[in-house]
Amino acid sequence: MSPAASSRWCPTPEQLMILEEMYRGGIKTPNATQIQQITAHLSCYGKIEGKNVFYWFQNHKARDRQKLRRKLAKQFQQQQLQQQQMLFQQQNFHNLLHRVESPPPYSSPLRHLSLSTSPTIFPQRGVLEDVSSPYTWKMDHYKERMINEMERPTPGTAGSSYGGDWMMMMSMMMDMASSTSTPICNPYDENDRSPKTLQLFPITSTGLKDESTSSKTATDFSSSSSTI
Amino acid sequence: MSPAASSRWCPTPEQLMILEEMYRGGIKTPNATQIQQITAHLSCYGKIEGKNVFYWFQNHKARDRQKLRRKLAKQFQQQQLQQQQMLFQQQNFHNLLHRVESPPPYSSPLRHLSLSTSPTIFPQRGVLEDVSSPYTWKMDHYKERMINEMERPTPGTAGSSYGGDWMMMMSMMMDMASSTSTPICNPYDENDRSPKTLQLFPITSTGLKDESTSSKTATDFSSSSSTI
DNA sequence: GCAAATTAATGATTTATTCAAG
DNA sequence: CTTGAATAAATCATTAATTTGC
Repeated sequence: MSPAASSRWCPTPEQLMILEEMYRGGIKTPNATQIQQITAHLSCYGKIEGKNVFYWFQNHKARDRQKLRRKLAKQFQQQQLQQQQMLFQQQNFHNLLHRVESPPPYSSPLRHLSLSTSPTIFPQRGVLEDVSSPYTWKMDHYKERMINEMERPTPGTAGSSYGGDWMMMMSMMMDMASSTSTPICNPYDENDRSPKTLQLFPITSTGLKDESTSSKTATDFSSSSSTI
Repeated sequence: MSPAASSRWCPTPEQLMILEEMYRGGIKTPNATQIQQITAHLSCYGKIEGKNVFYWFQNHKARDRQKLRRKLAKQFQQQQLQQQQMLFQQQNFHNLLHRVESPPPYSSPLRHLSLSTSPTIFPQRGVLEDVSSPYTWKMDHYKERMINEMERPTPGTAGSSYGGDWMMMMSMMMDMASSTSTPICNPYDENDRSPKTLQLFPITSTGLKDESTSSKTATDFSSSSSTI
């Protein structure tokens, strides 16, 4: 078997160190020129080609993201569990207090919870990873208009609290108008329109029917359209 | 120029990851409670409101359905094609058996598809063992990218230094670009990728490589040309 | 200790997605 | 709406670590 040339590149420790250094230093997706230079430099420490450098950065970045994603997912699951537990407790407490047989549809035991956790300012954007792609999407104009027009005819109803029903209405609306929209992010797009829609969503209140059981994919808007 | 005040929500990568994680995890149409919880949690990673979460799930579900539809359609077409193919084969076989002189009334409408022209399939992956060109690796994204970036030199660092194997790669790219892959069965083929396609015409001869070393449990009928 | 067997890491390819130009 | 460029995600395949039975 001869030199048994290995079929794939195996980075030397020096090469690895340098690559990681560069990655930590901010180089996540080197362009052709950078790849050339890096390759040239690393070739001092062992056999290497441009494609190796290219692949290395690709893989490293991807696996970084993967790790981060897993961590966040786990974290989130935990938090969700905690919240549900709290919710459950709270609900029991409430029922005990009022001896309610059937819980009122619009009570919002969660309100203080979500409010207390919400006002965090955008943190650690740069810390976790360099963000290569800021995805945005834009709400379909048609849908938006529909939403706005939905609000107008019913001034008295949606007035205050409980988003319990706006979501249902929205769902139905969306389902009917299931057409998709063109993505296209334009940051300088209409400012004028948003305020109107904003009114529609009173975030301060949460509608919630106590059901709150875990995920179900189906049409759960069967029940209380109750609204108002 | 205040950077802020974009009229739309722009999800941070963390938010996006978590949302997708949850979607994959089964949450397709979160109810009000879930939306509130999700919103609360995601607000740790950036500005966000309930409506954003709501819209996100709506859009994501819609586009998922869309995608699924397309895929199914394609799949169906493929299946139908295969059935026709089989039918054709059967018919040929029948004709052969009975030594029918008269040409079949219809010639396969599929003959242009190279499905019927695949007596041998070229793996084009793996060892490749080519003696001719020093380093071969398929025209891939790396090369494409290199080519692109060569044409419009990247700003900043001048591409002054280092030729090294760069020249070699370039020449190789040129070679591959000029004289495309040898087989040339069908210019539109491009996805003959042998291992995945189920073989209507069993290749019989390939599929065995010495590969004695290091066997994984994987079903390895890929790789390695081995000439027939 | 030490190979064969398993498992984990990671290099290399392929496939799917996203954005935007035509 | 279609298409191309860019690239992220998923997958394949090989090498290194490690476990395991002797």
